[in-house]
Amino acid sequence: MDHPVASSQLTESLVKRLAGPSTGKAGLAKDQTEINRIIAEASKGSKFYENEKRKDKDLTERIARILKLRDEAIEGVDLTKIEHHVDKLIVDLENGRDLSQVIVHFDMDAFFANVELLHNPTLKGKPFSVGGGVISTASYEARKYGVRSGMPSFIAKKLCPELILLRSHYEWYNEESNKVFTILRRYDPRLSAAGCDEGYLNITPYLQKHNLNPDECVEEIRRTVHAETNLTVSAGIAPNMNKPNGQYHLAFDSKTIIDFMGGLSIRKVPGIGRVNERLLESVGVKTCGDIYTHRAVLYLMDKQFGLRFLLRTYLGIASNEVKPYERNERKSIGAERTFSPLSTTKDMLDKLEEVAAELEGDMESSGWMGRTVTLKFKLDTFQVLTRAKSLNHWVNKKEELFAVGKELLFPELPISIRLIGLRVTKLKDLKASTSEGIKRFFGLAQQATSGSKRKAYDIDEDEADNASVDQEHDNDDDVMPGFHEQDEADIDPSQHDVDDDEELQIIQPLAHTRKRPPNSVPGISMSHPPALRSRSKSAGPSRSHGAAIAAPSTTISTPPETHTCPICNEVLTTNNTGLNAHIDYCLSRDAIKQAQGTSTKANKVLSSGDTTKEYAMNGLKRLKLRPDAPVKSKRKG
DNA sequence: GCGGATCAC
DNA sequence: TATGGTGATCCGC
Repeated sequence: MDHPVASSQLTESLVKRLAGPSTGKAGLAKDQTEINRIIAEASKGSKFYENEKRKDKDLTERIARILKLRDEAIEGVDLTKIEHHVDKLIVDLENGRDLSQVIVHFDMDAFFANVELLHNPTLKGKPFSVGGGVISTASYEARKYGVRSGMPSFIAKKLCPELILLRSHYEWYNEESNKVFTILRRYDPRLSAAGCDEGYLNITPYLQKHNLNPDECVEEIRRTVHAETNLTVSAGIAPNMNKPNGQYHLAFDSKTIIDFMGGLSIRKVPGIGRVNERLLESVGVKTCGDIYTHRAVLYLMDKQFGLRFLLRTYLGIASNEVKPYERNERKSIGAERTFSPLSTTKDMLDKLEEVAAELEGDMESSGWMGRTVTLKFKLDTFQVLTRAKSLNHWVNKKEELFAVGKELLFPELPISIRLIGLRVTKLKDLKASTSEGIKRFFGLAQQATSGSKRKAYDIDEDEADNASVDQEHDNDDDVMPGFHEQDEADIDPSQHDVDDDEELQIIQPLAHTRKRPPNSVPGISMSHPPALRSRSKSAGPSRSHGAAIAAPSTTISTPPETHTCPICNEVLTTNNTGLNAHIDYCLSRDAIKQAQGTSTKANKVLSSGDTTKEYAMNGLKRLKLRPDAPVKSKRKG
């Protein structure tokens, strides 16, 4: 059935991709279907759109391969037995849950837009957006029309003719961002920034010192930020969300967290983007609760879907580690630029040289050199390609970067491109091993010496990731394809004041942490917290993530050993052995009930651990599965 | 090590 | 009137 696709027959996923849900909520000035229609109309026929269609088709084929693989995998297999085994894994993970740390995720509301408001109050109440050709942030009024971050301005204008398009003022955002982070550091000097308007705080020590509970503290933080900057911030404590004005609290217990997670769309989990959402959906997993339901299949397809990551997501367990970004974590540094399609060698070289000059400036000012240079270019068809070369020495000079770039570009020639960029990896830190390194060395030595620094972690497992979500607004996010910026939350003016938005999230605390977390926190993007890249670099508001928390155990150290049975949810005060005994009992009881026809979720026992790996960065394993069907379409020009 | 992909912000 | 930029990770070669 490979009939020409009627132009009107856009797949659901594609439409979603182009517009983003935000299902018709009351209060929207425009109906979502109307919004989708306008966007589809404006996109149709463009190269960008055609490229999206191509990708969508590839994904559909990939899904077909996955389903085939699944069918082969489950054939003749006793899924019940597998479920038992997985349940055992779940118990192990549950035992590792750490509810001792109170971690808060904060996110500035419509950051760029609100900073613009500070500079121009007359914009209040009007639909406006910040950004150039592509919108970084839209005011709440603009969002009512379907305007979203990541959306090209010309489409936004169609959705909202009165839209006021503002240019970005990064200096202003940087300044405000610094103010906010400075305030937040009073509550956790080691906070972890995730961009210029978002981050995580471990307020456990602060709470103890000031004898506050999480809600009081978060309220104080939000109040202080607003008082000192006139900007509003949303925060999530554990599974917290803010309803009317801020805080809603989710109890710090396993059952509550699991129940909460259960209703969340997996798309809300960091690391699960549009592609993984579709892949998981193809095997029946739409919500975090579905992970449990389909655990046997997910187990069999661990290679495609990282079972362990998903189980932790189901349980609502994530990393508990909150620490500042460290210089030595940097892996690459690069620069790229988009322009109207160019095809003459001279034009392209001019752009390449510009990019090389910019990169040299950045490398020099930040003190890095690297041994591998990667050229990136995007064809006028929007297809992105890269070509790399490793050298015997470290480079950071424009001339050399340019030379290597040329060398990589020439063989590709004749091409027509709309973007060109250079990235350097295999870095050498020019500022390391000097005073800074010495300091760090002594710092670590001191820590090690003071041994008891706080036992903090339990066993040492591996990994650390997190999952989080937003709740309440079902889907509001998603914008245009490639850009995802994120609207922090959907606004539903009919419900609350636009001022404090909603948002909420969770983060799952987890017990063991590893020394070096693969990347626990979503993305510690830019270097230091706030720092926006000076120029027209990027940034934009966020996606919701979670932060959250942990049990407020009064005693900071090791909380009494209480565990919640993953089967019956009963809270037990016992050690692992006792817990396992209880679970065995529980499982057998469950089996009986099941035999009697009682529907139950959990099943039985398990045996040992598993060797699932996880996606270091975001969690999900690559759901690849490519028998190899290279982009059939034109292979690079 | 390289190139393609996915993801976050 | 034509859809961003920076950085990271993972997979399969």
